[in-house]
Amino acid sequence: MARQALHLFDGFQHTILRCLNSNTASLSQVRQAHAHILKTGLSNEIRFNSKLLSLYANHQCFADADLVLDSVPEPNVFSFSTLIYAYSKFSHLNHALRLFSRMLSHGIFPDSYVLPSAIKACAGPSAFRAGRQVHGIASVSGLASDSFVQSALVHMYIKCNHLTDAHKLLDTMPEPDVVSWSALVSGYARQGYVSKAKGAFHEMENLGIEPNSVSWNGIIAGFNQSGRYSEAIMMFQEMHLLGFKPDGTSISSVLPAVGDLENFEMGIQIHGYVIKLGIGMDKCVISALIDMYGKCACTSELSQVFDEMGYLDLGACNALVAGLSRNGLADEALMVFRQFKGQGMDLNVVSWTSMIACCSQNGKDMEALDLFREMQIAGVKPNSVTIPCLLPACGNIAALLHGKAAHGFSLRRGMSDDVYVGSALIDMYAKCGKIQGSRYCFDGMPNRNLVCWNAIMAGYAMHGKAKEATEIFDLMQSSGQKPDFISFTCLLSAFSQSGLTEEGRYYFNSMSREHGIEARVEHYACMVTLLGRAGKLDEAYSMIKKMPFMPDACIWGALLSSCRVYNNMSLGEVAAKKLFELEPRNPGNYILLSNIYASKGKWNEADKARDKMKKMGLRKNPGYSWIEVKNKDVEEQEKEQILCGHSEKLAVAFGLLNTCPGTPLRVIKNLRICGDCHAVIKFISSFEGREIFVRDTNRFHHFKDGVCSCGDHW
DNA sequence: ATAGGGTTAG
Repeated sequence: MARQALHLFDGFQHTILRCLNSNTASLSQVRQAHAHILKTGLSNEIRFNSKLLSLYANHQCFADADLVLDSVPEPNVFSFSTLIYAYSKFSHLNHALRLFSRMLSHGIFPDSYVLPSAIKACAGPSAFRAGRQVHGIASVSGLASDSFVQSALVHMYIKCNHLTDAHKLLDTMPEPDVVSWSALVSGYARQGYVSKAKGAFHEMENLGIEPNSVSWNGIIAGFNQSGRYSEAIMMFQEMHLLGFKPDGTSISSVLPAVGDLENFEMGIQIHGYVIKLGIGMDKCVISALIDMYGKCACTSELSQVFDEMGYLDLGACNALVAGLSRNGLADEALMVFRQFKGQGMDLNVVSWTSMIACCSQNGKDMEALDLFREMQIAGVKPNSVTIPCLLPACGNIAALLHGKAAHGFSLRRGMSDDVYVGSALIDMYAKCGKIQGSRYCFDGMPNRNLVCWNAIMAGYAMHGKAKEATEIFDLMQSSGQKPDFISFTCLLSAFSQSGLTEEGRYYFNSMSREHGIEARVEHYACMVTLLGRAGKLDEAYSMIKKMPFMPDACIWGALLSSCRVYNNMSLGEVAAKKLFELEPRNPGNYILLSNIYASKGKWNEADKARDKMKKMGLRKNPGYSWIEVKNKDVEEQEKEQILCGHSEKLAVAFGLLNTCPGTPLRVIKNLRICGDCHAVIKFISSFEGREIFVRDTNRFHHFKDGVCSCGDHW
């Protein structure tokens, strides 16, 4: 009996040792082994403890690992190094550093094994001071010339964006290696210093070091980073020509460039190559393929790649959602997202963010707000990409409270200095009618890029504040930021809102003369609106005729709207004729023309235009506006019939009457303000000196004392 | 036991 027990015990011990020596031990096996070691008194032996440490660390059970370390009577550098390595491997950088300093305070000297791990823990801009300190410790310990330590230091300087220091260090290295040089190449490349990356690449070659695939991939990534997609593809081809076999990384580095250039032919070729190379199961390659097909608008290939995958990978799922969303398939994207969630997938911040972006870009604003809440309930923390994806949804439906909540969130989480967050906040406040809020955000930004400047100008344009928009434009240039074509679109539309014809003309001409920016169709559309609103309809028309390209529906639409404001029948007919060809299914065009006729008392022609619309099946019961009908020489009863079907927007307008009279501001989402609404709201604003803001898609009407800022006469 | 590269959200 005793012999049997002993035999069993021996067997058990054997298992324990085997478990300790394998790296695949499950967590419960490790815990059993741990219990056994404690029971048998082996826990004082450093080799068992170290093994336990590394097993717990590899399972990321750091609390257990810490306990083991605490129980070691005389920990050596090996005990610490195991845990420090694991902490930096799993990105618990602060813990790794804390442990390193604890080791030093135990009087344990670092060796060339623990230093690289400690240095790796400093590989991030925020830990650069600590990195310098560890570098100092390495020098004091006489280990600064160790090749592993030097490689780690090079890597640390690169990750801290101190590329020059890294380069200097590499130049002094007695045994430079391909790994460190490749790291420098891709370090330069990721920062967009493509020529420096190429320089380092050649320097490496001159040192007699053969570049490997990592070096090549670094260069490709660099071109992508700086938006130089064709060059990225050229490097890929050159690599191929020189006999380097591209690996999964090369493929996933080059595919985004192929997608951004929408080069479908090349995408197909690379897909074939992937299959030939036998790397079609690499999850990054699959994600990159899905993304590429999505960018090339090949939705069937996209789903095919996903379906053939045979297993669920989060990156691929996210790429699928993004691909569907990019191609306007918002409902499908939502469906697969819900499916993934139902299947218990561990959706990450990218998954949620891309779904929110999909909703806010496809008119599902309420859904976007719901998803934001849902993601937080699911325990996923929104980041500085999530906020700029969410904010447009708040702006679209003028959900100021939600927008403010997101603003507060970004302040608390320290992401308000991000240029994307800032630009999105500026846009959100402007769309919610709070242009002062936009300006407040703008003024508080520590760094601004072109998008920020354009966002605040677009805000002022939306609010018809041309003076402020011009001030920003001047400020922008004196701060050294060059305007682009969007800056001019914002500026010109601000002038057209304010009727500043001369200023508009001046800036339109200065665009190509002083800034080297050729006028695009949207600039001409702004000019046509500008001239049209000012009543200079013939000039607007001659501008259209002088345009260096075919005028599109926006141009003719701008002219027709102006013709309606001034009831210019002959030009209105010209514009309408073009529009009926360009966009036959836009009911607004028929109504505008019909109203021009009605204003001239030509009720026959007016009815004809409306019949044409009805025949297209566009509106069942289009009524006339009260502005026209009130002057028609018919019985009151018939007037009522003519007006029938034109009540929806009026109801909204009259709804304003039911709001509390003290309320100074109302914002109605995306209401196309027709003449009747305009007249009614103007009338309401004359009571009690009320101020009313209404957003008409992308411009505001500011009503006060019976006058509207837009100057239209209704 | 120590060192490098890729995909997906603005």
